[in-house]
Amino acid sequence: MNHSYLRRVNFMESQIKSILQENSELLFGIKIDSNIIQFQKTRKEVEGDLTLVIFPFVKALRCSPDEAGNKIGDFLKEKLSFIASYTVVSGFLNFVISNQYWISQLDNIDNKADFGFETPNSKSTIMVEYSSPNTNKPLHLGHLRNNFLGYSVAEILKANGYKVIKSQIINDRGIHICKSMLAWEKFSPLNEKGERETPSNTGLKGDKLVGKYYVEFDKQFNKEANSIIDLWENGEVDGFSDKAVNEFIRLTESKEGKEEKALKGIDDKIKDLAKNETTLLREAKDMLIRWEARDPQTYLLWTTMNSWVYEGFASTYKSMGVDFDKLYYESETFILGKDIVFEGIEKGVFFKKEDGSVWIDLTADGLDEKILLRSDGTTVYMTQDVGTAVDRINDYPDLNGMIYTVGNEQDYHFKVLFLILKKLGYSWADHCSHLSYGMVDLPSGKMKSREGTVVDADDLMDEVVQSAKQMTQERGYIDGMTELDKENLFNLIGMGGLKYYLLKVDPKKRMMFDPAESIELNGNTGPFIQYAHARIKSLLARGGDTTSLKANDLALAEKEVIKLLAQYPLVIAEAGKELSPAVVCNYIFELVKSYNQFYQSIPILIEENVDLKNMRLILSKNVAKVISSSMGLIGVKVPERM
RNA sequence: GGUUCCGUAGCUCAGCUGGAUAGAGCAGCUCACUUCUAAUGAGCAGGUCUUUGGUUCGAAUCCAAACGGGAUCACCA
Repeated sequence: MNHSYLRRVNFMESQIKSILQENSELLFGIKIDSNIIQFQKTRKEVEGDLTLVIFPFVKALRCSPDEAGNKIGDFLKEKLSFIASYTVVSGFLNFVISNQYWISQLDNIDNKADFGFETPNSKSTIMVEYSSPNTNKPLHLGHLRNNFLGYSVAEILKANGYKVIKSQIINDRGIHICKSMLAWEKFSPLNEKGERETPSNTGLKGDKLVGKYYVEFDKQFNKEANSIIDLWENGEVDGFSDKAVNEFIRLTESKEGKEEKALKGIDDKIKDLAKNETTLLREAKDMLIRWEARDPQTYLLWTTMNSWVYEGFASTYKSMGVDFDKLYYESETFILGKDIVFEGIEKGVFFKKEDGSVWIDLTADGLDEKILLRSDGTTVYMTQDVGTAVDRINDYPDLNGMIYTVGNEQDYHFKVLFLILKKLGYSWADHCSHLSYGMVDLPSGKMKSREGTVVDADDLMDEVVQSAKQMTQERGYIDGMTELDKENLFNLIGMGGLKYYLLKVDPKKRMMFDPAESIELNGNTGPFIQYAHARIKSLLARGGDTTSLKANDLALAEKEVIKLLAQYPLVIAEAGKELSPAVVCNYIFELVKSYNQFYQSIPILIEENVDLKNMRLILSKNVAKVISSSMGLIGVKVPERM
């Protein structure tokens, strides 16, 4: 167990460090460099609470590790009251910290309601962007990781004292939206009243309905492209652009003698060629141009279909338990992006090609040329992101950081975005960062929306809550609860399990999502932790005094729990620095395991010594407090009973 | 191919400012509920930390190369 937060400097370490430095000439005859003072957690098998590594001193002191250890140990024991004793074992100086010190730590923790948190809003303002969905597809498993991660990072930063603005940029425009709109117009069946499908006449959730037509577009699109390829292969090339046909002929000829893998690449290029020649794509592009020109009919269709999607998303966000302080819509920021591009051309940051498209040359920075405006004048993703960023700074001039929670497949995009912002002369570009997270894999392989192997967010959430319901009814202590309380409990357990499952892995790593394991309730899971909390609450409800801390003796298991509790502020700091809820998850798990060992081996209510009993109750109470607080940081609530 | 991320137990993951015998959970095998919630705890078994070199008193951790995997390199978002 060597988590970095356990090695972050705490009170004891900083005391020892400064005393050693102050007295280094006296002790060692020379001035010592502070970085040779290295601490680590004491190994389980060795007695002690804190270990100083002696090896670095040996070189400077020119004596044996044991000699050096004893010399330093004697000196520190004399100077510092919290050191009860020490041992030197093969180059490691292990300090035993007095029980009195640990009990006073527990007392400190007990006296702070918001233990571990910095003063709210005592630091600068940071915007955390997350979720940021497309309005043409329902949310899926990948979005769950994104939302839970973004929400949690925002909470962690708040706990670190930052003022946080949770935001999302809604990708409500672009060619992809036109695809859904077009498909709905062309392919939706009419009901007996002559209406096309709507959420109200089909009972479908709005985002699901729109998503259905996005898929339908893709299906028809591919069909048309394939039939064009068939035509080309039969030499029927009338009505197609010469450029495409010539390229097709060239590609077809180049297939001669190629390997299977190369052949597939060529076929893909041919497919792209054919797709560009489809009437469907042409119609979609026309629609985008009409949309940018604010054509009333197109706009009405767009607002109607978007409102369906927002209604659907709102219900999904509610289930997820996430929220936002400020929404941005690309349909509103892309114009600003366009203006900035024009300004950039004048500044010489961007340049125009003969066909009218606008680019930036980043080859000098080791990147590529990147497009910012298409030759038809419409904007691309990058243009919109530039506009959105500037818009945010206009809204919040004191913003001292923008965190973009977006998957790691966009690492390159954000590298380019931040560089462009910098080249445009925005000094705040240095405070932008990409919270990049890995893809979520399924045991069956990668999720692909076109192949229908996506795990839908709503379905998954329903499933985990159902599973929690079943388990809780089987083994829970829910007699006498109202139906509403029961529903809340099932929801809390199911969602807690899901959130914890997705957040316990280091965000930047690709992770495996095993549906069976995600509803598992034993081991390193959310419900395991929630259970510990419920058990403590039940214990406390049975009475006992939790106000007077008089004990002066500690068992090993008790001391271990206090040690972990004392680490909580460092954990919050570490998680904030790393933007990693996983740091919090790992900590909670350690804490709960440690508490369970204590709970299982030491009697509490049955204890006859009142001082001991009270101390154990206070210890338990504060474990529950930290569980509740830390689970809150990952967006998980904890129950009183379960 | 260029860039970039990753490779730790059968599986999923911790550990990485270099430090003692590399840790959990799951799965497998043993135990412990007339005691405070057993959704628990105790234990057994399971490892050439991908490989090779380098730096160092000391490397899972730092450096280099190789091998294996992912992402990305669009007038898509």
